[in-house]
Amino acid sequence: MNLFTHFTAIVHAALAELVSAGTLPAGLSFANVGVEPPRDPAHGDLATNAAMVLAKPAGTNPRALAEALAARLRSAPGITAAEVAGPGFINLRLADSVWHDQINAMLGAGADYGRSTAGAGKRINVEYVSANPTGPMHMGHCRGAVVGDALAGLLEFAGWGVTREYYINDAGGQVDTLARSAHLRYREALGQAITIPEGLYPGDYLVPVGQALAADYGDRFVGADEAEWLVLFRTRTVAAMMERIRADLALLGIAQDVFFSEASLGPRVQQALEALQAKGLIYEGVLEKPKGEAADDWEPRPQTLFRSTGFGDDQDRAMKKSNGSWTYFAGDVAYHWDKLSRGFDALVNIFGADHAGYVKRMTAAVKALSDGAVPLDIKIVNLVKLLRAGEPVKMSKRAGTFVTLGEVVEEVGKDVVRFVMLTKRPESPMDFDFAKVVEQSRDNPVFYVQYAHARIASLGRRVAEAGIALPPADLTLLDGDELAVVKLAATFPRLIEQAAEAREPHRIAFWLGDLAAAFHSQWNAGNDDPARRFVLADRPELTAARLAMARAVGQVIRTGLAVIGVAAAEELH
RNA sequence: GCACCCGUAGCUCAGCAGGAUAGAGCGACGGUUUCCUAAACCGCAGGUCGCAGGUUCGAAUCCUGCCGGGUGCACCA
Repeated sequence: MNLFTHFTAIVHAALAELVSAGTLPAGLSFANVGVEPPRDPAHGDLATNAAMVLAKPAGTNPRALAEALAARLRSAPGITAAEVAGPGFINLRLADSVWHDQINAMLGAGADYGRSTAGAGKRINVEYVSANPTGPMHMGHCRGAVVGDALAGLLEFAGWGVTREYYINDAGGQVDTLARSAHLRYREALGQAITIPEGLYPGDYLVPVGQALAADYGDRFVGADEAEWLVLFRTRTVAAMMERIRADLALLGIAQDVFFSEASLGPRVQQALEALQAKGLIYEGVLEKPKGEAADDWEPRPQTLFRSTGFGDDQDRAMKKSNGSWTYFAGDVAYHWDKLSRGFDALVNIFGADHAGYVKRMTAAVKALSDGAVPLDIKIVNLVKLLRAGEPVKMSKRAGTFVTLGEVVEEVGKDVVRFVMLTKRPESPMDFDFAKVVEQSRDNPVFYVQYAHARIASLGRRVAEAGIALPPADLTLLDGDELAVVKLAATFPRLIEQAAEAREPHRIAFWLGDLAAAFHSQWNAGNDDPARRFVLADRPELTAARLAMARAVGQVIRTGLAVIGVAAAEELH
């Protein structure tokens, strides 16, 4: 139980007493009664909205109810003051001992401080990246990869059972194109001169694939009919691409649990269709002509359709093409049907902005298949614009000259990439400037947080070098400014639960910046007044207390970084 | 034409299941280094939260309608 749930329980108990005493009528719901830190710390340590929420249903006025509740709360353990303010807030001040206990909790729980059971062990599937296996990952995939992985880590920390998953689009025309492209490189490896026609993948990442195929099969497929080699080449090339993608993901510290092959769906596509059919959601029909452009060659054709409009979609969606073959969507429905069959309590997909139009039909499908029992939450991650000192980095996909994820990670480092990708709400477009993200200054949030942690780490070394023998920490020696940093750090468990609930890992990055700022501020107070420094050779008791505080804050920073998959630096260079 | 995302300080962005005077960085201006990392800190200035209604004790936040910017719109994956 964390600080906030603890005091929420105390408020609820006090309300129950008021009910017993007849001050409040029975049968009120306390569900919306919460405890949170007030925006302005001058108001106190915690505030509750109880009186404002309950006044109306209780048929009383907020101030009167607040006074009655505050009177009860004043005698609760850990509360030193309860004042009614504004429209009916009750501001609570907590005893210093509460914060001393928090320091001990941070140090005692270590990397588990803030870990929550909010997820209650429920199982959640987070699908992210799912880049087509037709080439190496580029920066467009990177943001989704980081956001998805950080979200998975966050949910895990919040008590969910998380499966990290990747959907491999290894069926359909594009992987045939890939196989043909590899066949060209195969011929090239055998000494033939090739030209790469429009429509095939020109990237030289297929060169080694062609060489491997040449080494394994010699020239037996050079002049052979496509039917003889297509499947083989496709399998080999997709495998090679996936190997590279996994290696790139590994550079980012990402290792997904399940790699689900579209080609392996097999009969499940038909089964998923039948599942929808059994619910009366499949029919043969003709879609309306699309209103946008690029529909010149449109003509009405009867198709097998899914009635997704019954679940919030704009139009019904084709499960089969007019020639009777499956659509990509049908495969995706089957894939999600498979996810449901694996017993997940919730699903999350991370989509790129170009798939935003796909959200409604997918949520509709999951709603239909699970009868609304399993929520599918689709997060849209917007584009990343690569810059170098303010100038856009030139990229041409056709020429195969895009910047790969591997190159970026190699240049600036895994931790920088991960943190920076979380310094903006995912649905907004982002600029990623190579020069700025490695800059060591205040406007680089990665550096700023790392710097705070490194400063804290330096304290231990400093004490050892000075040969100060530290007594056990007497935390009552800490002053109000020092406890203010602790108070902020103590909101970490609440942050975790709220960020997990909202599925928003970026909140952790922002919060860490705030915590780092609070710590830097405290640290620099020692510049104005040497007595406020952390390490004072002639005051071992005070040093011990301040060191305990700093270590506790350092632990929380480390844990917060770990949740989003970033390593904390012991020192900076 | 429809759908989704965005619109908050000069710039880049936060804003926590609606809550008390809307926050931070950069930039501008003014300070702080015989001192634990000044790679930092402090102060000051700057906002009709796109516009107009609605719900509410209370709206940047929820709803509706506009305006502006972006993206996507059969049987491609």
